[in-house]
Amino acid sequence: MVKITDVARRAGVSPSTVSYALSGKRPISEETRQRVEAAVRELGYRPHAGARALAGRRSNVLALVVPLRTGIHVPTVMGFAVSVVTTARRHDHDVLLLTQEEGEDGLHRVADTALVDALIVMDVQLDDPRLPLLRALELPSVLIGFPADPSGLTCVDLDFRAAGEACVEHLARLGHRSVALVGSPPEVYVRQTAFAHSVVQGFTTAADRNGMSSTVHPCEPGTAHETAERLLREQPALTGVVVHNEPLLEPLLDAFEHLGLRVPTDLSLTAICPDEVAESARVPITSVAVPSAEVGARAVELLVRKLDGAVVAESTLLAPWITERGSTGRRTVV
Amino acid sequence: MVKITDVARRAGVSPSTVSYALSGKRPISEETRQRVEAAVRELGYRPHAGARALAGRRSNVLALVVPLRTGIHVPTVMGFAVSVVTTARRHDHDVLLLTQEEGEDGLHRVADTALVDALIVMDVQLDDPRLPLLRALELPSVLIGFPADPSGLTCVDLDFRAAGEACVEHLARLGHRSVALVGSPPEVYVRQTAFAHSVVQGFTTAADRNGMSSTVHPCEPGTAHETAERLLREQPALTGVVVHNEPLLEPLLDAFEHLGLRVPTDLSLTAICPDEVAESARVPITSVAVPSAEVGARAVELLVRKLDGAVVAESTLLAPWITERGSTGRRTVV
DNA sequence: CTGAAAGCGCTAACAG
DNA sequence: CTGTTAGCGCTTTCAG
Repeated sequence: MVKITDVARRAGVSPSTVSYALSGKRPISEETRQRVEAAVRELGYRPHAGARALAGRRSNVLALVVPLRTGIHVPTVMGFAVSVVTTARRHDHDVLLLTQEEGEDGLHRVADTALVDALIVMDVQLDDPRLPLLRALELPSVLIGFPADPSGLTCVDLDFRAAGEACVEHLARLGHRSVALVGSPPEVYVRQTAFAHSVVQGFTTAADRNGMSSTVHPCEPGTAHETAERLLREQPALTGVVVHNEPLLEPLLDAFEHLGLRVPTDLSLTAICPDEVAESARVPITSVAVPSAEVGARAVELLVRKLDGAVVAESTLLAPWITERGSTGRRTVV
Repeated sequence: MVKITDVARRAGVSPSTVSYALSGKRPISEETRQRVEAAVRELGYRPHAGARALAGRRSNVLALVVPLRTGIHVPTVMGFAVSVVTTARRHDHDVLLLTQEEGEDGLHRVADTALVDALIVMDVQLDDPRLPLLRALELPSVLIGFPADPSGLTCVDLDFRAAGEACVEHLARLGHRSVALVGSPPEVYVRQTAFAHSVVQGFTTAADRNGMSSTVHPCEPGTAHETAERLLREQPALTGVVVHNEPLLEPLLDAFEHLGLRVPTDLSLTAICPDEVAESARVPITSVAVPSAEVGARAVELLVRKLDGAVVAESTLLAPWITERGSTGRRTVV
């Protein structure tokens, strides 16, 4: 293994000069830097991560806690994770993967052992049991999603409330008067997942504001047909549907058409989902994007700034962006 | 921060005794161990990861390289990753997440900096550019999937060749004489992904052996309808289909029924996919399971044994297991 | 069975 | 602008 003293000897300088030349933490003459860099290159020097963490009190590793629960859309989680890793690398950090399952102990462990410098926590619940710990820990952290009380924390997410509203407003502008929300599976609401609640709130608020009749339906996967039937039975005047449930999107489209309703002629469909999902549906879906890549990047950037000692906003809500595709149209009065 | 000297003082022993009491690397009197353990508990001591890595020349971290390419089934990758993390934790290791994108440089970096002790590499191609590096590196590694030449490496995976055969044999036993394979998207074959090739081989071999007529069709996502039509056009006697393409499974089922073919009455459908996918389809699918959880666990266990200095098998092929569900039946001679 | 002491490789005062 | 030096917290000889 080539170490810093090897580089120092080769460049004809002291180890600290090598260290400083590489970190840039103090001015180095152009000529010396050249020599150091050449030595580094020639020897293929890479600082030992453990030694660096010990002496520098920084591991340059972030922990990412991913959810394992049912009812969450796996590709979205994965897209998020990839964006976190990619962005972290751009800031010279690596990412340690933790599962939700490890719970608070896991957070404690990686924090106390100084394995990581900071934490990113996904799938936050309104009353998340990890919040006290996150507030108490000396490590900076960023949450993806908003708990009921975000004070003293740093949270980032799509503004799901506004996303729910945006879908309804879009339908309202098209003349629809009766709308339904097909939501995440019931367990997601039961465990108080923050974003699911926000969507319902936004949806309901906007519907009320526009004097529309509205209903909300948490839905299990695989229940597209029953759901479609139930919606039409309970709400015969229904012409607008907002889907916040990725796996159900296509099946629902099929189910409605099976029941004789054409999209968008008879029924307008909007979704809150990743763009790829909306684009690749049989009928491209007008949707508010769930921008996992951007959320992931933001989370890392906030964390890096906190590590640099900066004070960052407690909450970062990304404004929803609706893209019109083929699934929504003017209400045709029959 | 509480350190080993604090624990030592509290327990009235030397630091080295604390270290040994915790690692079990040399005999400690029952009484001393008790005192050390009590002190550890009372002070909430956790060894500093960096210091431990530096002195012990082991970081207790494994790197997991996940694929980002198109054409791979994201939930499968995620299931695999989760299983790796879970198993690694059971062996007192953590997992660092790397993306394929980082390529060989990434592997070099985490290896040279001693950030990780070992590597797990997914999505191996027949002629994977990372193989020379993996063979040369002093770090142990395990590949998920088999390259063309696995010598000098440790590889684990479902025996996809046997899986392809198992599907065909199952159809053969049911009297089918004309079968088709709906495979992964073309790009997966183009970049020589090992498992995709193995399935084709097994499929073809078994079909030939049984004197069946057979065709192979790499398929893009979203092309279920065209694919179904093409299959029937090119192979009018077709009664058995093997699907090795998760996202296309349900749509294909729909497409065939749209074309007037009932499953399994007119057409038998088998798949190679995770059990959850096969179970949750509208018609539960007879399938060979892609056991990502087991593959992940095996990979970690092999790696841990290699880290312990054991010599392990170069290849671990998990035998396919076919589960009969509702999608296959006897060929009905018309 | 236990302790003392020498590092592991790097960073960051401190001193010039 | 650069070098010397004292640790960072732990593991592991070497001694007893």
